[in-house]
Amino acid sequence: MKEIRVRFAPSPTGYLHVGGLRTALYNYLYAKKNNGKFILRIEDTDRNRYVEGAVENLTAALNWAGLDYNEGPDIGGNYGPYMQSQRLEIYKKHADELIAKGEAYYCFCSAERLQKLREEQEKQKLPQAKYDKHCLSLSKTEIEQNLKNNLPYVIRLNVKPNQKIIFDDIIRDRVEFDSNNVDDQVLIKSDGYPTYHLANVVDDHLMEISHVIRGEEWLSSTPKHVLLYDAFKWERPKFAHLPLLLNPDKSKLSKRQGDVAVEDYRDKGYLKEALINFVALLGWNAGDDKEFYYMNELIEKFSLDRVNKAGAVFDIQKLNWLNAEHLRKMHDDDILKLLKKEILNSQFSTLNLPDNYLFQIITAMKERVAFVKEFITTCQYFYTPTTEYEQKSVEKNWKPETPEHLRKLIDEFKLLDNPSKEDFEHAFGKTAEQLGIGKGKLIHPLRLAVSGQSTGPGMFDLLFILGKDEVIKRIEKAIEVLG
RNA sequence: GGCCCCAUCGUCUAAUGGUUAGGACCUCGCCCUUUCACGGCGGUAAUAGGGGUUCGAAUCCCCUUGGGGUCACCA
Repeated sequence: MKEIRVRFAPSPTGYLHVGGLRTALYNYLYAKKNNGKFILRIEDTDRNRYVEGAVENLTAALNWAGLDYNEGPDIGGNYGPYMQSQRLEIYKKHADELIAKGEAYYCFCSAERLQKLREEQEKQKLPQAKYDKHCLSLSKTEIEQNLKNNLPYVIRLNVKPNQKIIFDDIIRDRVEFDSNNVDDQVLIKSDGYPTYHLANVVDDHLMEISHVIRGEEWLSSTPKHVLLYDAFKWERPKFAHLPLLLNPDKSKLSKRQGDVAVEDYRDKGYLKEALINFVALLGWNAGDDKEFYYMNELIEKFSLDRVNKAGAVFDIQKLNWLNAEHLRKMHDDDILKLLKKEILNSQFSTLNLPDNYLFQIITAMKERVAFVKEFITTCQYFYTPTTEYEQKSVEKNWKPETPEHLRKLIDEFKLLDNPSKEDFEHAFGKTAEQLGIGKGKLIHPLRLAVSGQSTGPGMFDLLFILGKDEVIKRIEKAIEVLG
């Protein structure tokens, strides 16, 4: 059996689009599942779109997500180079070959003529603007003369009329086009660079790509590619056109309606495990009810014939849920590493808290957060003494007799020696009993005094983590401030 | 507008001729818990419409409607 070789072929726009991430992921999963190769190729054939550092951003994002490729611009491989801008001679040579075969031709038409042509066709209400094959009828000597005079030219695909163009798609089955609707696509631009259509076909063939797995936006230009494979007499790869990722309004996922770069999600604190899991489920499922996946499970379960046909709305709420799920199931050691990074980027960067203390925060808060940074933001009282007290809780829980009650509690706590969680609990229970009040009357003011908040981890976990001295200090402070 | 693709709860989806149309997110209610979460239980909510084919259609066919993609010397 032929080796499975798939590729992710983005243009270097400066960032990795989440739709691109999904496409890359499906390619990756398919390769891994079938012991194949996953290749990164950069489609940088548009000189006007050159973006500084774009390739580095792309590879960094792919690496972050864990989508390792077997061949690519930065790591090489046997089918390089993997930057299309470095393969110009290859495309030229193949374009010449097509010209020799009559499958392509030189076109010297100016932009002005093309513009005029388009306007005229529009005026005539023609269903579709198309090049009129004007230059196809140029004589050999005319062409040579033009070339000798250094007239700018492009090379166009010579599409024969009245042909059915049929190809099979793994996801959409059989798709059929009429060649009358296919324009004589430019293959080589006047700057000598190829267009996407030529470059991707030539490269996919030369790189022995077995499956072209890409977004549905390419479906309508696939006839051009098929025509090229046929013109070269090359075997066509298998095609799989993935459904699009959609905005909430069902249009193609775009920048205007929210974050679209995987870097954005990374920077917002989404776990790569969650993003991968989420994006994998946008257009694919294993046929069961499982929703929580790690990468290795995705590899094991993935198949192209269970990919959906219809577009999928990118639902941030479900992503958030998955992020929380992945965070909860993550090992504390791994959370610790991430948390330390977050602390370094926070107002507490100079704190230098011991691992042991951070582990306790993680344990206490794990069920209560969805993002790593929330181990800081939702419980700042673990990092700095409380100075502000939630107004609503003060009104509800801070009664005139509260300071007296808390003073009694301080006295009890003072008697404790290196107290455990249970010691705190006993002392607390004893105090409530001696005061002749319900525990609820005491527990809410205590939480307020110690954390400034009305919500948080279990009361005695909180006391234990903070420690006796700190707890007493904070209660005294609260009595002083709230009176 | 031409061409192409698509159509199950608000969203992601399962059910590939026979199910009370299932699950998840969201949302609501209850339980657990003297906080908040987690967790558990339950509720609301879908086969776009119309024709066929069939004993039987979410599922196959046709039409309509709706949505999307694409029509560059961008990818």
